Amino acid sequence: MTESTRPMRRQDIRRENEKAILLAAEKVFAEAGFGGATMQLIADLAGLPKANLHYYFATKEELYRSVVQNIFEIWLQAANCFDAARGPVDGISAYIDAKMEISRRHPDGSKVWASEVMHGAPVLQDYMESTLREWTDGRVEIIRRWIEEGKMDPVDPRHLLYMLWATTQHYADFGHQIETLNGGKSLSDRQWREAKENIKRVILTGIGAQPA
Amino acid sequence: MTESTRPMRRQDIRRENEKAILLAAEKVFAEAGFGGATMQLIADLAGLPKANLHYYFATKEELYRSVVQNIFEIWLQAANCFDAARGPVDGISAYIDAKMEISRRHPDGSKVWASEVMHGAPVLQDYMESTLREWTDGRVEIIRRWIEEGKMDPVDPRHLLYMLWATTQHYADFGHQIETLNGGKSLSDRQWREAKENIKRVILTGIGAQPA
DNA sequence: CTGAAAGTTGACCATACGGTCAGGATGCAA
DNA sequence: TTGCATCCTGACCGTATGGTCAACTTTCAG
Repeated sequence: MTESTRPMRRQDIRRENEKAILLAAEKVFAEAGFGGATMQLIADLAGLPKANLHYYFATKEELYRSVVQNIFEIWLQAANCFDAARGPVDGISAYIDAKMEISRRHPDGSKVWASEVMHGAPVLQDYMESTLREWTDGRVEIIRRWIEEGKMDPVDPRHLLYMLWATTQHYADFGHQIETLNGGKSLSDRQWREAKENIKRVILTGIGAQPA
Repeated sequence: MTESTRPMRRQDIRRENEKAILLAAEKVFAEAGFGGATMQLIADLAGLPKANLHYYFATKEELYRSVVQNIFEIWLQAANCFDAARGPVDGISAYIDAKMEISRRHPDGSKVWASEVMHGAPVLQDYMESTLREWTDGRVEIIRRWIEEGKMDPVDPRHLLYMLWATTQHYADFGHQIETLNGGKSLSDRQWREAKENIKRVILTGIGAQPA
């Protein structure tokens, strides 16, 4: 993996190895789940001996925790789109774009996150009860304001958020199914664009934020 | 589990035990994933010795396969709502109702299915390429006809189906997250009704099948 | 240059898990 | 009642896996 012949600085070594391990781990956890993933597989994929993994991450749980926390960060960053916006059309459009981009570029991360939640969030329960809840409450408030200002129909903000999460993440989590139904081929640039446009159109029209 | 003192007929014994095992397995697979599930746990939950499990299901894979096939059956049954309908409002409403009912009553099944797809459908690949594809193509054709007949806007049928799957299944697969954001309480009857109504409203309005 | 700190790794260990099996218990047809 | 097929299960086995460790190499501050 890191095959430069010349010597590396300590700092770089650490950063590069951790990065390689986290990347490999994300993939393996996504493909096999926590229980099905093995440290050996992750090590092989990262191009390191297994013992070296345990030097950087003492236990499988610790490694998994790091992976999931990373994903949660990305997840939250996409959220900022929401705040800057002036109305639902801008805000929700931008959010859908951001989330779809994540689904396309980080499908493994999305899967690990889905898996974590499906199994009852054993690692991230505290984050969900604090950070996620705060973020959600904030967005609910924004949507409520949009409704009050007559910028969209009175749709339940929470269920709207769930709908946004569901539709966008579906393209990562169920990517294999979509691919199969697409003749075994992954979606093309055009199809991804169509997907985004469809989602935006249906939802923005559906909440009365734009005319049919 | 099956604690009647009086003797059982052979047929009944087999049926009851298989049922208990499949139920327990569905739960454990949903909670722990295939890799994280253990035959011992399933056996305990079913109230049987582990060796007895292997009498009915030779291997873990075989048991898993049975569970997933069962789920796929239920999945397909909900599909029939679609066919009887005269137009998108009836058809999609009924389908959303059916899928939401599954999400509420069989969340474990939904999770196992999600897990199976996320991991690349190692068991159900052939089903997806045959049965699921045929079903989908059929529904795409129905939706296309509705569009031709002017009963809804020209929305891409496939992406519409994905949206329906995503939004409804989300309430099962991400039930834990929804519950957490609901103050740690599972959704009430009323909240489930609201969820359904919101989804129907946004989608049916969004595709131009009903006025805003 | 030197020594301590950081990084590397093959060999090893304990355990948990999927699966087997032999022998006993039970239902049932004749 | 008898004999057979089905059902049941404790004890056992081989393997895979997470994790440890001690010896080794490399980096780098002073």
